[in-house]
Amino acid sequence: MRPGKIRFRFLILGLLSQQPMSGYDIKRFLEDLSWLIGNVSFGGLYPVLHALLDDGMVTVDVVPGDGKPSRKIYTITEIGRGVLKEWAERPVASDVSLKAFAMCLILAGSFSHAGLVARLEQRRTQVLEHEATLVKALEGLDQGEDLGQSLALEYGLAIADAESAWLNRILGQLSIETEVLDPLDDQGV
Amino acid sequence: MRPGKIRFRFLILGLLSQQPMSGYDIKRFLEDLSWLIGNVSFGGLYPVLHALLDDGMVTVDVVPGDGKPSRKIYTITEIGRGVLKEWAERPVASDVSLKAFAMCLILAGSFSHAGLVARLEQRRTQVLEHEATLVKALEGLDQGEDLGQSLALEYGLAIADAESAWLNRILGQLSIETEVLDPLDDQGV
DNA sequence: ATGTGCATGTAACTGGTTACATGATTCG
DNA sequence: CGAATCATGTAACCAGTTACATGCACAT
Repeated sequence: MRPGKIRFRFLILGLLSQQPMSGYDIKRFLEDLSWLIGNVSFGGLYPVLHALLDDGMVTVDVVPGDGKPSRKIYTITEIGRGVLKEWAERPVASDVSLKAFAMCLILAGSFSHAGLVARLEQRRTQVLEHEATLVKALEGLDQGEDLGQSLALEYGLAIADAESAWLNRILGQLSIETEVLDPLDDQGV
Repeated sequence: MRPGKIRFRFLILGLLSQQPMSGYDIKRFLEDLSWLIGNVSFGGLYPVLHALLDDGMVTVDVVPGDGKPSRKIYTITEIGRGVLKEWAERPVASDVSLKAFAMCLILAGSFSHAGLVARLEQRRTQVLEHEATLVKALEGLDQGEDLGQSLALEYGLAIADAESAWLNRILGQLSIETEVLDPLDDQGV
C-alpha cells in the first residue's frame, strides 16, 4: 500500500463502506459539509479513488448513463472494510481540529458503539479544556484593545459552547439507547 | 513579490500589524486558536517570516535574551501595512470554510468599521444558506440509517446555529456603536 | 547527567489545489 | 447556438507538515 492521501483516503473509504458511490456522488455529498471539512476537489478525489482501486480496497462498476456520461461506481471490498475498521478502532492522538472531528463523525458508522462513545467523550474533554484556555485568554485581555483577538476568541468560545452542548445531548441519547439495549450496565458502574 | 504562502502570510502580517512579535510568539498566540484554524508549525512559520522580510513587509530586531536564546522581533513596515490593507479591503469570494472565516476575524483590526460589518453580514447570509442546506439534507434522510451522515449534519447544524446567533449579537453591538458615533445613520437608511 | 522549555532554522516530502482537457446532453 | 450540468480525468504547482539539527538555561 503506497503512502499518501491519508486524510481523505479514509473518509472516502468510510463513505463507500455505507454505500457504493461514484466520485461525483462523493463530491456532492461532501459539498453539504464543506463548511466544516473544506471543499474536496476532483483533482484530489479521483486519484484517491484510483489508488484505493490499485490497493484492492474498492472495486469499480462502470454504469453506462442513460444519455448522461457513464459513471464509475466504487464498492468497498472486504480488504477495504478490514483496513477501515483497523483505522477506526485505533486511538486518536489529541485530535484537536474541528475539521478532523467532523470527518470522524461522518465515519461514525465504522465505529463500534463503545468506540463511538469513547471518542465523543474524549472530544468533550478536549472541548472543555479548550474552553478553559479561551476563557483564560479572554480574561488576560484588556477590553477594547485588539479587536481581532477578542473577536476570534469569543467566536471560538461560542462555537465551543455549542459543541459541548451538542456532545452532551448526543452522549445522553447514546447512553439511553445503551440502557435499553443492555440494562445490566445500570448496575455495573 | 514572489508567490506562495498566501494564506498564512496575511494572517501573520495581520498579527504583526497589531504588535511586533517573534516567530515563537506568533506560534503561541495561534495555539489558542488551533482548534479553529489548525496548528501552525515552525517549519511553515519561519520561512514565511523570512519571505516577508525579503519583500520588505517587515523588519527584524534581534533582542538578546537574558539567559534565554535571543529572539527575533518582527515589526511591520509601511509597505506591509499597505499590502495588508489592500488585501483586507478587497471583496472575498464566498469564503465558506470556518477556518478561513476565523482567520478573517483575527485580522478584524485591519478592516474599516464598514468593511468589518459588511464581512460579518456576508458571513451571516452564508451561514443561513448553509443552515437551510443542512436542514434539507436532514429531512431527506431516513432516521436511524446512516448514523454518520446524520450525526455530521446535526453537528454542522448545531455549530451553524451558534455561529449565526453569535453574528447577530456582534452585529447588534457594532450597530449600536455606529449609532453612538454617527447618529446620522439613524435617518439615512 | 538527563530532560524540559525557549528559540531559530532547513530540507524533504506530501496532501490537496488549480488549471486544463474531454465529451455528451439538456435547457434557454 | 451558447451555457450549464453531468462526469471523468491529468499535470503542474504550492502550502504546510514532518523530521531533523542546533544550542543555551534551568530544574530534577
